[in-house]
Parts: sequence; C-alpha cells; structure tokens
Amino acid sequence: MKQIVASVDEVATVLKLLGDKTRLTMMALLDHHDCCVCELVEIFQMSQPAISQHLRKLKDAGLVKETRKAKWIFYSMNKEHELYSLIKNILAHIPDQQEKLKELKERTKISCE
Amino acid sequence: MKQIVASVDEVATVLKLLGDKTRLTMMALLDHHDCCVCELVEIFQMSQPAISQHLRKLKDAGLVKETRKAKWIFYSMNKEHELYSLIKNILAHIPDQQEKLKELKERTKISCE
DNA sequence: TCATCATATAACAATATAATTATATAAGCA
DNA sequence: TGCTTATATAATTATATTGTTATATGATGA
Repeated sequence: MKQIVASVDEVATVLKLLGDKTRLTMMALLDHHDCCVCELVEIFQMSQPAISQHLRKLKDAGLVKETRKAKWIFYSMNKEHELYSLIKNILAHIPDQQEKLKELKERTKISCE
Repeated sequence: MKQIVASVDEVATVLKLLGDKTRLTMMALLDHHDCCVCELVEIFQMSQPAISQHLRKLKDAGLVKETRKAKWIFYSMNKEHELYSLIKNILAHIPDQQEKLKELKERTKISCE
C-alpha cells in the first residue's frame, strides 16, 4: 500500500467526513459491497434524505461513486481516490460492519434485489 | 505497529478531532516535540484561548498530555493512547510540520526557552 | 505580598452540521 | 400518458463547533 502524502487541508477534509459515525460505517460497508440507498436507509434506520445527504458529502469529496441501475442508485467506494490508502488504514481500526448488511437481508425483503 | 480495533464511536471521535486543520497540524507537531502553549499561539497565529480550547479537546479525549514546567505548560503526544497507531497512520499522510517550529524559533524569541 | 506572565475558563457571536418535513426529479410500467 | 417507486434537493430547525473578548487561576520573582 503506497503511503501518499497529501496536504493538511485534504487530509483534514477526509477525516472530518469520516469523523461521523454514520458516514464512517457507510464507508466500511461500501468498502466491501456496493450499496443501494434503500439498503442504507434500512441499515441506519434514518430518513432517506438524511442518508442521501451523507452520500452527497462523500460523493462531493470524491470518496464514493454512484451508478444508476434501473430505479436504484448504487454507491460504491472510489478506490482510485488519492487518499484511499488512508481510508483503508482507518477502516482497519473498526470492527467489520458486513453483518449489518447480512442481518438486513435476513429481516427484510429489500426492493433493490 | 499493532492494528488495534476499536468501536466505531471511538474511531469517529478521534477522526472528528483530527478533522480540523489546526488540531491535525498540532498533533503532527506534538508527535515529534513537546510544545508549549505560547509556541502554538505563535505558530498558528491564533488567539491564546483558541489554542487552549483545541488543546483541551485533545486532552479530554486523551490524545495529548500536559506537563507544567515553571510558568509554562507543555503538551505532548500521548503515545499510550489506544488509537495511537491509527494516529501515526494518519500523520504519515501529511507533510512534515516541523519546519513551522524551526521557522518560529528563527523569527521570534519565545519566552518558554 | 503584590505585580506580572502564562494559561484556562466563561460568555458570547458567527457559522457549520445534521436531522426533519415537504417537494422535485427521473425511471419504470400499466 | 399518468401512476408508482426511488432518490435528490430545498427549506427549516436544533444543535455543535469555532473563534473572539473578558475574566479567573496559578506560578514566579521583586
């Protein structure tokens, strides 16, 4: 893993974005699987606009990408981001979040699949 | 370097603290040298209370320690913090900040030494 | 003990953030 | 085309953050 050196501003911006529990968890999820907005709404038990707004911040910073598939929009980690190595380092320090997605699929039929 | 896994809350708290340009730079400085409040005031060209308040947040989270030496209070990195390895990873992604201290010592006589 | 220096804390103002509700947009389908 | 579903955006509100000025505290030294 290359150790990219970026400006203090760039790093601080990424840290501020990840310094929110919801967004940090989202990034951990997206690092393993693309997620549809509707899945994230269910996982975080939060209003759809709240989820969209978090996603927009991540997208505006270039941390995630979006792809439309029919009615749904899937978000994915932008692994080409200059600071992706930093993000991986950070995510290595939190517990795996994939059970959240697994648990969701067990308890609810989600529309996007 | 051990890869400690902490809770999402704990990691998000640290990231939020480091997600501020001033505090991120402070941490980079403190990782190499203990700093007196008066030095930080000069380096950041910010009011003394503003500096004290940033330091307090870092101290409250256990990221830095303080030591009084005569009239001065020196702050230092708490290398025993559970998430110090994460902090080191983060700091490895920003440019070295030590010139700021060097430059300060060249331009001004600071009282603490 | 009193004055001074270094720092912390309190009070406040300006701004940023994050959530909600209401509404707009865009795709898919009868 | 018009209805439904999925998502985005706007408007608003509540709260958090960051900085400033004013003041308190605590150590030093005459």
